[in-house]
Amino acid sequence: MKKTKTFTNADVAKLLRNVSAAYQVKDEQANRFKTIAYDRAATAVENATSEIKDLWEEKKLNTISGVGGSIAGHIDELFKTGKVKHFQEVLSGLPKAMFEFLKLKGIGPKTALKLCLSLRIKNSKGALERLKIKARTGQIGKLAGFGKDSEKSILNSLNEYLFSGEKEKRMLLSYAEELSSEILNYLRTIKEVKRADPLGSLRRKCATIGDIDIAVSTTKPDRVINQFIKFPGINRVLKKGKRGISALLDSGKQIDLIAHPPKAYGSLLQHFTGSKHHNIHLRELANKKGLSLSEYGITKLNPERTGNKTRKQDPKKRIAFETEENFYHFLGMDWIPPELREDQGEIEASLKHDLPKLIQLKNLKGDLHLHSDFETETSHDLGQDTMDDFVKNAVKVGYRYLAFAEHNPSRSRHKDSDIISILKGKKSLVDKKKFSWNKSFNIWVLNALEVDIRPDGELAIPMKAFDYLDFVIVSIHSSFNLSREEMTQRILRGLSHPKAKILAHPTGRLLGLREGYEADWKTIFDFCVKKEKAVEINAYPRRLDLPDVLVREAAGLGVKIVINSDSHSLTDMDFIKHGVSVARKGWLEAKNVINTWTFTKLSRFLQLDLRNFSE
DNA sequence: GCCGTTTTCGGCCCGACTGTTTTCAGTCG
Repeated sequence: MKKTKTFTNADVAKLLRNVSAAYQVKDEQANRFKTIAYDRAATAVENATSEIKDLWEEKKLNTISGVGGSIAGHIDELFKTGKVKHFQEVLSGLPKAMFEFLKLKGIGPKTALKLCLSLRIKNSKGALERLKIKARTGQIGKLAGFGKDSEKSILNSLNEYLFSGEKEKRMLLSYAEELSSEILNYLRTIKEVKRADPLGSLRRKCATIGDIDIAVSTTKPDRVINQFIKFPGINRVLKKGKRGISALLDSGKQIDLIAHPPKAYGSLLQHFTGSKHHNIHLRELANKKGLSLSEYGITKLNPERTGNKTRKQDPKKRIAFETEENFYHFLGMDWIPPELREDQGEIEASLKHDLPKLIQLKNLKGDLHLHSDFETETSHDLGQDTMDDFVKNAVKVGYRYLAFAEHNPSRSRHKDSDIISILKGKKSLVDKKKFSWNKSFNIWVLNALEVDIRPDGELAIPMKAFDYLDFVIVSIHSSFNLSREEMTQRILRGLSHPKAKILAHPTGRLLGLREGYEADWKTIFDFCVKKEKAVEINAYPRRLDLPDVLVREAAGLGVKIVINSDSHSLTDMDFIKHGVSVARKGWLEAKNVINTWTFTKLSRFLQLDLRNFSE
């Protein structure tokens, strides 16, 4: 019996990327397009919304755009036998160390191979350490095609990689937004700056951000760049050009600034907002119409071709775009909200004028997951502010309802009767105040609870306790390492109580700290539709859970979503905007989200006992 | 090797920067 090794999406992507690199160094001209194809397939697998193993089992590998018959066949072989004969042939004759060197910034396939051959480093084990010794002893600078500067930059990349490890340290969206708004505010004080906007993954509201990219509209780029250098917190300048600058902050975060003339600012925004795949798709489409796109605008291509070279462009014929809207309109498309620009069907939808009308922050009428300082004697975190303060803050941001959902009392320290008495106490407090809150502020306050789903699927409060709650939120806070099947059953059982109406932070992921657990989401989502359960987008910056790709899948099946802040203090309530970003990335409209509904409609969904809301 | 709003054949994004080069290759976003 052969041992069965499972391959994650990341494993398969890495393999495909190595094959791409191998093709590139073996015979670049002959393999030019295979290189691109394998690289694209790698990215597609990396970004796939499903586990590649599941797709393989369901014989649906070809649903990934970029994976065709040939590569699908190779992946099939990989899962069946643990290796791919064709890949081994392509990789044969190349030193394994080459693929280690590819992990370094600034080193591509050609450079990696050259280093291996001229330094006689073959094996992958210890390759990076050996490279470091060669760099430190000045042996790289002497090689043909390398100099002192490239030796230094290789050493820098090595130190960066060996120090920080494989995982790139990415910022949370909330942190990146705060940092960028400081920089944007600073830039806007500069006289020559007409506009300044975030770019890249930050503008697309990805859950985590690598570098902070910023666009500036100006006719005097040199002056803006020189002023920008004075921004407090800049540690050193990485590179500087006529139209842009990259700098490292004291915190180690990198800022890339690009200055552009106002008359072409729209094309700049479009180009650097990306994503890379959105842009490639868009430009291929434009090429077919005889147009060429760039950050400077749109150029008409000359119809005649010159050999296999690309068609010549005449820069004088370039049309500049002051706004992004005009850029997209010129291509016969609707403007695409940045959050959607991931090449996941938004281009096709835009051409058909069929983009979703995305939910906005102002559509929210309430927050259903708040932790007040009411002492539930929980083993989890207690909130830090009073119910009164939460209500006042909710009124201030325009909410019409909210729900207090503190953690359940700890099971180990309480008997069933203790738990019931604590919840009785909470109910009587809310009951005492909710009518006066409603009269004074026109807001309804719901008495809920966030209840642990225990490993066997049982909820962590006695049955009798449900009588003292309007509804409950269920979630997982322990035993994350169950099998996919066990986890699925656990969640389904947890959700099956009639008062369990919301599944909170469904995957349990903590960005940068912990992967989400595996579960059969399709089965869970189907259950939620059938039994009218809502799935939460938890807006806490380190969670942003459900992730956007699953949000889109859930809503596509008809699941209702709720966007909650999971606030433990008043200031946390502001996090809700990040939840809205996730919803928008998941293509949600307001109607998909239950806390955009009126209280009447919401109360039907939550199956509230309306006798509790009339005096 | 992949793909289809002119296509199942004939294409495959675009430009900047760096470092090593005297005119360009490699890498990146």
